[in-house]
Amino acid sequence: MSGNSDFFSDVYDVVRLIPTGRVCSYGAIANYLGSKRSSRMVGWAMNASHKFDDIPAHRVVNRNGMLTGKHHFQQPNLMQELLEKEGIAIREDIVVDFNILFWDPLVEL
DNA sequence: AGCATGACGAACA
DNA sequence: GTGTTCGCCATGC
Repeated sequence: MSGNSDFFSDVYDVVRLIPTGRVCSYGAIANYLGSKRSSRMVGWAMNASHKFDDIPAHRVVNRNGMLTGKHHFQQPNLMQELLEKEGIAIREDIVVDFNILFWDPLVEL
């Protein structure tokens, strides 16, 4: 990997475009990039996003709105705090009104 | 080369 | 509506 693979860069690019107070899913990003079946690779890309400080990874959850990646943050509760700070309510590690706050790059972009 | 794992998702029972 | 299984694709052992 010479610096960044195009796939990773594309993932970060999309994540950066997620508006404040909105959330997106791994599958939606993968679908937007043309690889609907590569949602796991999106998660893998996010795992490497810790090296960058401009990736709002907390706005990416799974298709159920669950904060599956919370344990990968500096602090397990950081993800929830960041979301609540943006006005997003979290209950039992799940985004309340996920269907309303969901931001689909296929539609919005 | 084969097997296990993972920040997922869809299909199936 | 809940629990289980399979498919994807890259990484690590």
